Amino acid sequence: MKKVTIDDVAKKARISKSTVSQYLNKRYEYMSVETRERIKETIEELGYQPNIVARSLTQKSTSTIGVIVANILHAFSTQIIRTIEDYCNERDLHIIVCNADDKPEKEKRYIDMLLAKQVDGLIIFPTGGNLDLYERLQKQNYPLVFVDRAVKEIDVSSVMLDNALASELAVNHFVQKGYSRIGILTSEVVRNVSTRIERVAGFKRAMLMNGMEVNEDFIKSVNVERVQEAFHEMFSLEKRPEAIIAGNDLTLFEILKYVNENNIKVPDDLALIGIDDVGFASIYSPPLTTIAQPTVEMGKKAASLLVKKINKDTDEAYKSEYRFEPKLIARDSC
Amino acid sequence: MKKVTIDDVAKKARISKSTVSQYLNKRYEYMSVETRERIKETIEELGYQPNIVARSLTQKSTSTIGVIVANILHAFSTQIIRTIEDYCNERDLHIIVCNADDKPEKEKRYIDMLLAKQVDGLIIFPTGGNLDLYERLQKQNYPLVFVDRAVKEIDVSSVMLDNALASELAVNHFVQKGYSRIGILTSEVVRNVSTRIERVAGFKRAMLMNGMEVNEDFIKSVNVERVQEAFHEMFSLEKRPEAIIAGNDLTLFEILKYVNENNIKVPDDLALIGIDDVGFASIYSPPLTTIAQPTVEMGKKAASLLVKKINKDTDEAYKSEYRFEPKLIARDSC
DNA sequence: CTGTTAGCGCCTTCAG
DNA sequence: CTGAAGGCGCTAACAG
Repeated sequence: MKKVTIDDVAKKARISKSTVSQYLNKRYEYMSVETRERIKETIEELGYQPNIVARSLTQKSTSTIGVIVANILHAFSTQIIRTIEDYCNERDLHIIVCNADDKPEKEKRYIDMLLAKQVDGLIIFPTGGNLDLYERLQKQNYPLVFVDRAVKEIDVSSVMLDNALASELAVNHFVQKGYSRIGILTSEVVRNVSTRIERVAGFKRAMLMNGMEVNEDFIKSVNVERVQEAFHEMFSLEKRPEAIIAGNDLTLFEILKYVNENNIKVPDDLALIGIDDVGFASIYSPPLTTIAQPTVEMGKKAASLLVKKINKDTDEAYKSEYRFEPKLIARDSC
Repeated sequence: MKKVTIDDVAKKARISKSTVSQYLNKRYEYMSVETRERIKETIEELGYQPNIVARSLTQKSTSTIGVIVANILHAFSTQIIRTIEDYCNERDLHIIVCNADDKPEKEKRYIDMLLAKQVDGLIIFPTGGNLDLYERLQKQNYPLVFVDRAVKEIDVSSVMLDNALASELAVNHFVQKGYSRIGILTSEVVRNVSTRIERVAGFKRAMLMNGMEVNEDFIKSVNVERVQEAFHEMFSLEKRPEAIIAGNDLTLFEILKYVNENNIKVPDDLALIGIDDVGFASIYSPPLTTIAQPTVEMGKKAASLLVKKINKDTDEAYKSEYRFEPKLIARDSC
C-alpha cells in the first residue's frame, strides 16, 4: 500500500496538481463544475487523504496548539483541558497535551519540543521555573497564555482564579459556622508562582477581617508527599485547629487519608473545606464542602484568548490578568 | 523575529547545509572536530531549533503516535495513558491523545485526523463502531494496537484484561463471604466489543461453578446515565441482590451516589465490589473492595507492541490477544 | 570530511 | 478556468 498523493489524484483526473489543491482548499471558483466533480470522485476512488505535514510546511501553520499542564493529577487540570479541547474541536484545531509533572526541566523539554513541532501557540500552566524561556517567547510575540498561575515579572496574559477570594469564602464560611481556630494547608510549588501565595495571603486577610487570630502554626505549605506529616504536626498541637482549608484536591486527598486512618471525625473533630471541586466530594461521608473553580469559563477564556493571539486579532485589548470567581458549594464537612 | 533555518546556520558557519544536518543527526564521524564545534556555537548563537515538520516530511516519520481512548473519564484510560507516555518519553516519541467519548463518529474523525498528521502508529481503545476503518488499517499493515477491548472479526493485537477472571474473582470473594444473591451492573457499549460481554459471561460461569443460581434480573448493562435507574429497579425487587459487582469505575460511582442518597448501608444492606481500582476506594467509608487491572504492565505492553510494529520488528510473533490478570484488593465493602 | 543535487507533498503566484 | 514553476526546511545519496 503506497500513500496516494495529490499528484496521483491529479494524474488520474487528468488535470494539474494546483487545481486539485484549489479543490482541497475549497476555492471552487477556480474550476469548472465538471472538474470539481471529477476531482471529488477520483479522491474517493483513490481514498486520498491530504498530508497535513506537507501542508503545514508550506503554510507555516499546523493548526495545532500545545497545552502544558504543571500537574495532570489535579482534577482542575483535566477539567480545563477538556473545555479547551471542546473549544478547539469546534474550530478544527488540534491540541497536544503535555504534563510537566511540576518539574521545570520537563516543562522546558516540552516547550522546546512543541515549538519544534511548530505548534501555533501555547497554553501553559507554568511551573514557574523557566523565567528566561517564558520571557523569550513573550519577547518574540509568540502566542502564549498562562492558566492557573501568573509569573511575576513576566507580562503574559494569565487566566486565573481569584485566589484570595477563594480563601475568603472558606474562612467566612467557617466563621459563620462558629469555628475560630482555622488553618490552611497547601502544596509547595516552585518559586515565582502566584497561586499558593495568594491563597495564603487571602486567608490571612480574611482571618483578620473576621477579627480572628492568625496562628502561623496553622499555615503550612508542603509537597504532596509530606502533607500527612504536616497535618499530623498541626493536629498534634495542644491547641489544634478545628477547621482546615485544603489548598487543592491532592492536599485534600492526603488529609482525608490521614483522617481516616486516625479515626478523626469530620466535621466534629475537624471541619474541612477543599479548594477544587472533586468528583467524590458529593459521595464522601460526610459530603465535602468545596470551593469550585469555574473551569468551563476559564478553559474557554484561555483557548479563545490564545486563538485571538494566533490570529493577530488586534481588536482585543489583552489584559495581563483574567480573574474568575470561585463558588462555595456547601455540603456537610463543616 | 524571523525563524532561523538550517541554511542560516550553514551560511554563518560557512559550510553546507548537509554538514549541519549531519551534525543535527549526531553523525559526527562525518566532520572534523573543529567544524563540529563551530556548528555547535553558531547554533547556540542563532538560537536555532530544527523544524520537525520539515524533517518529518522527508523522513516520512513523525516520531509521534496517536492514542484514542474510548472514554477518558475512566480512571483506567488515564492510567494507561500515563504509562504509555512514560514509555514513549524514554524513546523520544511523542503522543497525541484523543478522546472518542464513546462515539464512533468522533473516533473516526480522530483516526482520520491522526493519519493525516502522519502519526507513525495508533493505539486505540476501540468504540467498536468503525469496523471498516479498523479493517482497512489492518489490511494496509498500518501499525495498530487495541487496548481494553478486542473487536470480533478483526485480527488486531489487543492488550486486554482477563475479564472473565475479574468477574470470577469477585464472585468467589462474595461467595466466600457468604453472599449468594449476587448481581452485576455494567456499562452498555457499542456492539462488537468484548469487555462487557466477557465480564458478564465470566460472571455467569463463576456463579454456576460455585453452585449459585444466576438470576437474569440481577444482570444489567446500561448507559452511565441510566445506572441509578437500573440499580433502583434491581434493588426494589422483592428478592433483591445482597451483593453487586460494578463493571467499571463510573458505574461504581453511580451506584455509590444512589446508595448515599437512599441511606443504604454498605456492606450490611449491600456488598460491593468494583472492577477498576479508583483513587477514592481507600478513603471511602467503608473502604471499597476493588479489582485492579495491572495498568502499568498493560500500558507498557501496548506501547512496546506498537513500537515493534512501527519498527517492523519481525522477531516478535504478534499474538492477537495479550491477556493480563486482574487482582482483587480486599477492603471493607463486602 | 564536506558540498552538490534531488526530492518529500503541498501551496502559491503567475502566465496562458 | 487551468497548468507550470518555485519553494517551505530538511535529509539522503553521491561525488569530490
